[in-house]
Amino acid sequence: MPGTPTGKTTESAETATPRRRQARGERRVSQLLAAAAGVFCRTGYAAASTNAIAREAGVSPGTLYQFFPNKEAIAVELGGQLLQRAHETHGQAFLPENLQRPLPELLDAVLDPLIAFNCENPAFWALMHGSGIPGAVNQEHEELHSGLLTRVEGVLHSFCPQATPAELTHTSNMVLGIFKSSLDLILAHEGADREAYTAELKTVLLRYLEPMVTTTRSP
Amino acid sequence: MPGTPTGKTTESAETATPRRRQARGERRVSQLLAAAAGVFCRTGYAAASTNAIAREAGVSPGTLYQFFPNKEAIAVELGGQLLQRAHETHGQAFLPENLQRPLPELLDAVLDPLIAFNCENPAFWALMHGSGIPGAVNQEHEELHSGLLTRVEGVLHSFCPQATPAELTHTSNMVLGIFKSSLDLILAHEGADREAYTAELKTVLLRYLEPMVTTTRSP
Amino acid sequence: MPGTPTGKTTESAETATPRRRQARGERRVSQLLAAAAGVFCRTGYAAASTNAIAREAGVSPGTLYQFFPNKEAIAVELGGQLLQRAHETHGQAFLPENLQRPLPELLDAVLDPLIAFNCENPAFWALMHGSGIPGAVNQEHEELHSGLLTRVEGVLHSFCPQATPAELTHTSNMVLGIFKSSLDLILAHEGADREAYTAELKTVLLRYLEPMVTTTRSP
Amino acid sequence: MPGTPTGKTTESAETATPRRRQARGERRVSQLLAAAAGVFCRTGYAAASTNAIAREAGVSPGTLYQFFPNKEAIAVELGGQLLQRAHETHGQAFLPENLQRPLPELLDAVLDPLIAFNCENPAFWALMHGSGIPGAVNQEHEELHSGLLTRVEGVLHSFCPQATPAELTHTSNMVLGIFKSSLDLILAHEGADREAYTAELKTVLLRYLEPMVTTTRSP
DNA sequence: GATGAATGAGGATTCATTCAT
DNA sequence: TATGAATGAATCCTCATTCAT
Repeated sequence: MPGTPTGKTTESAETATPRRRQARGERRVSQLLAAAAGVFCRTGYAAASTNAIAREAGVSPGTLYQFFPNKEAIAVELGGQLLQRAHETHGQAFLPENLQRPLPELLDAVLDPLIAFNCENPAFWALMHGSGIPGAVNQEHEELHSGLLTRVEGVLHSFCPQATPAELTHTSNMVLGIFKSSLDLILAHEGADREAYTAELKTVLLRYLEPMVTTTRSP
Repeated sequence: MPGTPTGKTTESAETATPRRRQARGERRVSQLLAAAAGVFCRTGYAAASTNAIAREAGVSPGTLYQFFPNKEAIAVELGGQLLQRAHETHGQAFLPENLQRPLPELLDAVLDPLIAFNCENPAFWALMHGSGIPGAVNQEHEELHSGLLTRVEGVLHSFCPQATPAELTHTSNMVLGIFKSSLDLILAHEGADREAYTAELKTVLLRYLEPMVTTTRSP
Repeated sequence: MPGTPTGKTTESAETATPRRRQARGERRVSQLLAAAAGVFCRTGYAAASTNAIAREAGVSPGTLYQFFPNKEAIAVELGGQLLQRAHETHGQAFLPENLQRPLPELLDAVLDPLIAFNCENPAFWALMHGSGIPGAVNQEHEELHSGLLTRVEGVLHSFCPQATPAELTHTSNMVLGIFKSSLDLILAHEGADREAYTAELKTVLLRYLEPMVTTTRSP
Repeated sequence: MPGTPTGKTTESAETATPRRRQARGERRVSQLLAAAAGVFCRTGYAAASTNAIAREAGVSPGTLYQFFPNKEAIAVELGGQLLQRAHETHGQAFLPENLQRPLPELLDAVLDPLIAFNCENPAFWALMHGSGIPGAVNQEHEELHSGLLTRVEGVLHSFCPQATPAELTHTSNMVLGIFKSSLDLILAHEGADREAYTAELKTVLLRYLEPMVTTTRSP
């Protein structure tokens, strides 16, 4: 096949430069998302200004809008990336073998990576808090929340197969709420205090869930 | 009562007008706080504009600033008044006789009025959420929070006299966090769901606190 | 009536200041409208910026928005005021006695004040041109246009009672179109040229309308 | 034709690529102009963004600026091409034999193709409206306008050889203005209404011009 | 006290245009 | 040539706060 190499050469001439441009674009997107993460952490989503994000990223406002149509799109994309990174990094927490373990171990297996991830990616947390308006959650927050909720419901269902859907929803919401408020405390402290709040979180969940679970899973 | 008219007459020339002014001032403050409560509920603290509050109160922005130096002061005052009203309405929940009762009853005695109060005064709730900025709690939120925290610590201390201050703080923060996130769910639902979440909250707290408590208060 | 003066005094204490404030507000509105008229004339409605209007009025952007909710409202108000001023100044052009006169005199009686008004208030003209987008006329332009159209239809109807509504509409639209395009020429020139275009306009309309009219009004 | 291949071969080594480049360039220009026509029609000239034109053409903004120095140049070129196409398609309307015909026939001969052209090429119309700024016509509008004006003056001159240049200019401007405003109405309607406005336009022009003309041309 | 006009920096977003690749 | 990222001033509009009356 003598023609193939030539074709390859031709293509390279046309795609080498675009590829580098694309790379630059992706770098910018990462830059902007990182900047957004920082700003969201410091000020929360609602108070974060696109100009501030652009400034933090070292670019002009116009550049930001070349990659994101508006402020919410930044949050959505950032939330999505963080979620995906969470899955990749700590997705094994929800693997079936974990679900077979006794509750205390499962809590460790699930919560420790989740907490670690949030400590390393505090922007994730900032996004989950949303606008502060009680009723009106914005879209990305809603997506994040319902995504987590679904996962929790899944785990709970495997633990309490006899629970009604309504019960599952109630319990999942409670668990998620407890987790979120504890995470507030965990992220707001360091060192021993952080450890202590982590332990308390596990205690709360263990004592809350154990009665629902043990009867169901005596091997 | 012969003194009363005289006293009134005597002071009227010099203080009647000031007194009326003061009365009018207090009415204005109440007006403004009520308006602020409404606006905070509808839009959250961060998105509430002072102009909107003034408009809702039927006064001009300048008048608002005659009674409050800035937006946060409104929130602080409103939070304080709501807290005080909570004390007056449901303060007996923390009376000594309640503290002697077994934990389940105490949870009922404490939580039911608290929940009822929040259902009736959703502004209280809006204020507790603060600006949505995770770390940077603003003053009014902080005051409200630490006020509640102190009370919870007090109750816990009477239950677990042997707990260290650090343990008390940790547990109180957890309890408060659990309460707040549950209240989110409670306020976001109605009817049976609201009841269910209320029950869940009590369950969580009961199971969390019982092991710390019962051993201590056997007599 | 001894009480009346007192009452008057009391009232004056409360309303003298507000009255002056209100006067200031109205002055600002006039100022802003005048500024808007200038800017609209120079740049057209679409390209006129609210900041430019505020600057021309010597106030800050915020002040502008204290009196007008948005850019279009300025145009609507300005258009309305100009229209009203036109009615007051030259409204007698449409009086019945005018409608009885022969067509050439009627054209003079109607067009001369109309043209004079537009020469003195070129902003009126700028507003009528709208956004430049063929189909999408904006509201105020539409209102102005249909207002004028109705008047023209009225006059035409008194001249050609036998014309069908469709004919009236067509003719009125033509007349209005001819008037508008001629006014462009009139306003774009001065002195003798302006006179010439005014004469041409009358010629065009006279020759266009005469055949429709004379047969109907011989007595 | 033996020479043709030879010529082609000879020049191919040195000029084939440039020629192809040029051809590609012209294709690009056409692409861009077509896109501009579409955008101008939909949004008007002022509101048309160069980015939108580039996007519609399927190229990048940079490419657009490789062929046109700025937005106005696009309009100028588009107007020119449309004008030329108008000439090519309907240029025979201005041929000498038409000019000899009586006015009614001449109006038909001139206006019908002109109207048809504008119905088929609404971009032409969008361009003629310019920016909406009364006085400040921009270059392209001015060029289009003066081009048309010259033609109208030519025709009028052949009809009224005795008219002074000033008279010619005045009348031509009036005719053009009437034509433009009528075209607005024609393009804004369809079916019977469109026909009606077309007829009205001819009526207006006929009655306006006839008195100037008939005396001059009795063969 | 009360008013409401006034401020002006800052919010999100757009867009004609340029530049490095 | 072609790309698309980059710019930055300009857009409309908001809002906490102040000031003259």
